[in-house]
Amino acid sequence: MTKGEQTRRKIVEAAAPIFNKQGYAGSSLNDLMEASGLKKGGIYRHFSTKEELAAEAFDYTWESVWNARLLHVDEKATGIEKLKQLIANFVEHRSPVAGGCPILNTATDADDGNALLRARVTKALRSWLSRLQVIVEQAQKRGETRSGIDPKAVATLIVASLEGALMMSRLQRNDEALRRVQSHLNRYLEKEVSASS
Amino acid sequence: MTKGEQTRRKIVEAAAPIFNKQGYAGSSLNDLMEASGLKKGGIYRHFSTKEELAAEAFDYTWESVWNARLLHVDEKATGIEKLKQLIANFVEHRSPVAGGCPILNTATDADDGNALLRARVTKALRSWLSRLQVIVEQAQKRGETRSGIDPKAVATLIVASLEGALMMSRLQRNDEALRRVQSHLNRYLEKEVSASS
DNA sequence: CGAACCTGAGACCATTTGGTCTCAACGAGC
DNA sequence: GCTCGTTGAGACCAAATGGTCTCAGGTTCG
Repeated sequence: MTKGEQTRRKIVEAAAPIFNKQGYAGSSLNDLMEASGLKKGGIYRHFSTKEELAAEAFDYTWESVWNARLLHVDEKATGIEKLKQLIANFVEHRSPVAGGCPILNTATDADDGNALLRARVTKALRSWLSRLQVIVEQAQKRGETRSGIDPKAVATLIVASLEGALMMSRLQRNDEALRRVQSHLNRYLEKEVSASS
Repeated sequence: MTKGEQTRRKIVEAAAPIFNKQGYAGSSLNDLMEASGLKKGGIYRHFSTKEELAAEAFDYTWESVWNARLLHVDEKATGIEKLKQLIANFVEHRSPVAGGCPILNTATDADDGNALLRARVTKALRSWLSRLQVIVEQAQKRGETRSGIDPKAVATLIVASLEGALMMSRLQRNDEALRRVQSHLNRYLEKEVSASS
């Protein structure tokens, strides 16, 4: 990796938590300069606009979060257990990059403007949803689920309630909401989705 | 109402959708001037800082949204029906003020800074939660619910999944997520909360 | 009706914003 | 080790930022 590539990476890593915490408009070039230790000229050698850097920082944050959420998931045998692990990861390993879930943050930040950023979040949300959906579908094929289950609905439900709970927990500065939603989702998966009583 | 009070109100009404859509940092005095039809001097006669105006705009937005969510709720006889009506209102009468739910928006906007705004959202979230909780408690007293129901858990669950679904629906620009969550919540209320089978 | 007060435009301010360009020093490949 | 391309600081820029102050015209009251 050439020195330029290294620097570029360091800028993205430094910028990621700034954008994730403060949003696009709330993050100034000055904040970015301070965090990365570079001056404006240095940053602008690697990125042509603030927006481009923000987009790349989002991708970086999302990748980190994504990896954290997938920890130990493949080790689980059944689909239900995989889902429970994903939920537990969401609740416990909340922020490999400071500021909370980048989907939640960037979606509310960019849903009324900033097409570039919006496109990235949309894609990230799709992959998050589809991962869950595939797990349910595979469980279905293996006969682990009761009949009449809609994989997309299960995925939507999990993502919506986790994201909402995260918003509440971050605002209230405690994990009550996340905890309550986690145990509700676990019960739901066992009682309504799983085939075994 | 004196003329000054009228103007003040008009500024708040004009500022509300701006802040709700663009966030605090993303809304410039210029945007606010354009929306209200006043010049800077005019605005600053009524508010001493942008932050003060944002706080008041949040209160205004929250009040509008709150009223829209409560429509027809008191007409319902049972707690379960009241909750279903609240959910339906959330899904259908989404935005009396453009930009979506002010709790979602302002929480993600202010959770890592801006104490004044954060305090207002926290309060709003508390009242939203407690309203739901009280409905469940009253239903409990009237024997409408099955035993072992935790009113706070039910309230948290409803708020979390609705807010999360709203984020998704706004991002995806369709109401699929909201719809799915609505029907799941309705089934949950009937099957797990309501005493009648 | 008139005095006193209230209102809001407009000019002004320092600071910060995102972004450009030059050039000295540095790194990498031969 | 020398060359040539890469790198990043620093000075620079126009525009926009949040905020102040004055003063002419309007409003509200006795």
